[in-house]
Amino acid sequence: MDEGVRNVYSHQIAAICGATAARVRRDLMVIGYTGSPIHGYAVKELIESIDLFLDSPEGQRVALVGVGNLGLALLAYFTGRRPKLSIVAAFDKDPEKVNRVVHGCRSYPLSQLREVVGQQRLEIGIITVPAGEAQTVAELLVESGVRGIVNFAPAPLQVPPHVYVEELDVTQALEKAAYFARKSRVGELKT
Amino acid sequence: MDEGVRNVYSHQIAAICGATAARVRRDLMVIGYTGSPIHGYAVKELIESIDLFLDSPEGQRVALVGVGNLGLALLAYFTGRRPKLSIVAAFDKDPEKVNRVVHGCRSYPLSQLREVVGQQRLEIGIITVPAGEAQTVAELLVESGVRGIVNFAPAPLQVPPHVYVEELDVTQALEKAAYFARKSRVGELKT
DNA sequence: ATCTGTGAACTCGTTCACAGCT
DNA sequence: AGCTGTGAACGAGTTCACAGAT
Repeated sequence: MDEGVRNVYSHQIAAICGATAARVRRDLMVIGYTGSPIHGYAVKELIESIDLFLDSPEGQRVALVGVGNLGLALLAYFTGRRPKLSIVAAFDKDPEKVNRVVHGCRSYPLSQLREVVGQQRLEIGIITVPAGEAQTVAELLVESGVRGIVNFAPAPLQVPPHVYVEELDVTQALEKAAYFARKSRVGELKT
Repeated sequence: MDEGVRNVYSHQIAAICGATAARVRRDLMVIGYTGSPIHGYAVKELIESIDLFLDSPEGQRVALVGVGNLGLALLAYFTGRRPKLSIVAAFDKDPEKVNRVVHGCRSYPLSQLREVVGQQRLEIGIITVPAGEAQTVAELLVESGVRGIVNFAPAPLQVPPHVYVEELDVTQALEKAAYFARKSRVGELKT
C-alpha cells in the first residue's frame, strides 16, 4: 500500500512472503476476504480484513516473566513495534531487577504477578526464565488469567487445554540448523 | 542418568519431554537404537546413540550477525551452554559494536564476514539484523560457506536448496499466542 | 488469456494396534 | 502382565487442477 499499489494477485503476495499462490488463496479463504479474478485483491480492503481477523481492535497487553538478557532484548524489540500488542508488565524474582521502568515497561517482583496480571486483565505471557522455573511460572500465569503463552524456556509446558502455548526454543533451533548443515555437508540428507 | 536411573521406558521419556510413547519409539527407530521389551532403553547407551546421531563429534562453530539487543542476549545465552555448539564470531555493520570481545566472542565488522567465516570454516549462521538486511546477510553467509541458518529477522530468506533455514520469528510467535488467546476467550476456537 | 475459489488428491508426520518377546 | 518395533490407518496441511468469471 505504501508503494501506491491498489491491487495485488495471489502470486505476488506469495513471492513477497515466500509461499505459493495456492497457499495464499487458501489462507485468504479462511480470512473470508474475496478477491476478483480480474484485479486480484484490493490491497486496502485486504489489509483491513486481515486486521479484523487477526487483531483485537482494542489491542492486547502482554506480561513478560524473566528480565534477563533475553527478556530485556524482547522488551526493547517490541517497544512500539506492534501497536496492538504491547508488553505492559515485566516480572522477575531478582530484587535487583525489579521496580524499575525498562524500555517503557514497569518491572515488578514475581510475588506481585498474580495481582498485576489479574487486575490489568493481561491475557498473554512471555516466559524467559530458566528451564527449571518455567512450569511454575506458567502455572502462575494461567491461574492469573493468561490464555496464551510464548515460552522461550527449553522445557515443555503442561497447561490446561484452553491455554495456547507457542514454544520458541532457541537452542533447539540452533541444533536443528547444525544438524542439517552437517547432513548437507556429508551429503546424507534424507532423500 | 544423573538420578542414577539405568533404564527407561518409552512412556517415561514421553512424559518428560511432552510427547506420546508411540512418538518416542518412532523417533528412536530413526536414531537406530534398539531397546529391550523387558528393561526399556539403557539410558547411557541411548544418550550415546542420540549424541552420535545428532552431534558432530568435533563440534560445530557458529557465526552471529547483528550485535543488537537480541544478538547480545544470544551470545550470553549460548556461552558454555552447548559444548558442541559455540558462537565463535559476531559481526555488525556498526563500527561502535565491532572489534571487541563480548561474552568470550570476538566481534568483527561486517566487511570481514566472508574472510572470517571462510577461513574458520564456519557452517552455521545466526541472523539477528533488521528485516531489511536479512536477505543480504543470508547471501553473504551462504557465499562464505554457511549451510545452516537460524533467522530471527521477520523476513523469509531465499537461499539455495543445500542451505537449511530455521525461521524463528518472535513477533509472529507472539501474534499467534495473542490470536489463540483471544479466540479461546470468545470461545470461537475452531472445533 | 489470466486470475480467483475450491473440491479432490497428495504428502508426510502422528497415532493405532498388534505380533513378538520375556 | 508389560514392554518394544513396526505395518497400517489416520489426519492436517499443502498442492493440484479446473470450473467460473471477465
